[in-house]
Amino acid sequence: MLQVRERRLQALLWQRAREPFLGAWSAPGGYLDPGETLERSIRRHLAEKVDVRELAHLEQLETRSDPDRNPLEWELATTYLGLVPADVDPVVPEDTRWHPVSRLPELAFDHRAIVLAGRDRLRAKLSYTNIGFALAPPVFTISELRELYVAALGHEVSATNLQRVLLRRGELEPTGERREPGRAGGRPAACYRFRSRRLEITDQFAVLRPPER
Amino acid sequence: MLQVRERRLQALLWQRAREPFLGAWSAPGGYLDPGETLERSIRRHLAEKVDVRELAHLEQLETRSDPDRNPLEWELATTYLGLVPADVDPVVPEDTRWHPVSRLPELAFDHRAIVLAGRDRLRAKLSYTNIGFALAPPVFTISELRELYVAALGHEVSATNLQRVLLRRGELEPTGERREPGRAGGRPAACYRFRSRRLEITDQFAVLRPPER
DNA sequence: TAGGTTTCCGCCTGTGGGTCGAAAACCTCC
DNA sequence: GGAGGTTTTCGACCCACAGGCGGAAACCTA
Repeated sequence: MLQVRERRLQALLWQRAREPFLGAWSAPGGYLDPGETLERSIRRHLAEKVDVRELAHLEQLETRSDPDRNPLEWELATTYLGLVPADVDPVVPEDTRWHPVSRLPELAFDHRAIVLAGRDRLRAKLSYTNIGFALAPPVFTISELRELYVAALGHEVSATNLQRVLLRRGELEPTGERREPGRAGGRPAACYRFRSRRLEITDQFAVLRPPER
Repeated sequence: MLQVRERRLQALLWQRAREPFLGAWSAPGGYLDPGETLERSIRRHLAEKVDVRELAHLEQLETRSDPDRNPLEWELATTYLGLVPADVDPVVPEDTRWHPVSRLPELAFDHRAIVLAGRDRLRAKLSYTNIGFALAPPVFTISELRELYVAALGHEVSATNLQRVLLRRGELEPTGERREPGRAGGRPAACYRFRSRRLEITDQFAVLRPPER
């Protein structure tokens, strides 16, 4: 479960209350109930930590089956990537906290690899899908969106290019509103929103694309 | 398990010998043994059908958990995409046969969706990885490679662009050999091979890429 | 040698992202 | 009410690269 907080990409972690890895930080999750869907299960376990209605996007990553991943017993884990928009601040229990992905503590099991895999999936999809909607509030300025992209991608992003690329793709549409300038003044920024808040793929990336017509 | 055969992308299917879906075509697979890795399990089950040394690539797709996917009992399935180069013709048992993905028979369970998901993953990765190596024989001409891409992608591909794109990316290297022209004559074609036979990702597709330094 | 076939290669073009700088629109302070 | 500072926006230019085309190259048969 990832969110951009304080200009950094952060992961929601909680401290284990049982062996193995008692006291170690770990990603939220839990066991599957009989007859239950994987997505339903992950939502159920997340609901113990946060209000799942604040989850803007949830997608399956991969199923990990290394027999050594749990030192006590053989178990499989199907991992998911969840994204929370930057404008909400979910209430979380005492044992749960956000950690910058760039500075993770020691994590239980293979959870470090899992969190990093989630970050990488997010970074890749920012390039060829509209997944930014899951990081962004409903309405935002280009500068604000740029900050989110910088935090998630880990490198600078040109506001000019970001605006042009997302507009050309049709991902963004202006709301017509303007944002009041801050203390220092400056031109008031135009507000935008994502046209769709469901995952859509930009097909433009098909190199060797079919001949026109 | 997919292969380009007779200029078409085909899937290896076998006829079920048990209920449910007795007699229906289905993708190869089977149950996981305790303590076993998923990849090891899929290789073990594939080995019952073909020589797994002929498998050039194997990657996990997704884990499906819809409780209705099996009418008899609740079970999960982790699906894989396997690719066989076009130059081998594995010996297969009596109940097993290749079927064009574009004309699949009725399939057991959700196997139709699984096969199509594999095809889609392959198509996507042909654009931004060197996954073509898993479809192609060790040495080939550009025309031969073009046929494989056409079969897998389902649309025309320009040989000029294919050659230029793959050479520029460094995926391909010339072997120096030439292919004897056929009956009708024609200029002898240069032979190429993939520089690497392991999956590598072309990073060029990172839109909003980091600024050049 | 003429005509056919297949492959190869260079040229041109269009698209779209990277970069830069100037204009626009606001502020505060003198 | 200017001057100067700040932030956003927009246009202009560049360049890399894929798509498309046509001709040259290299082979065949008749």
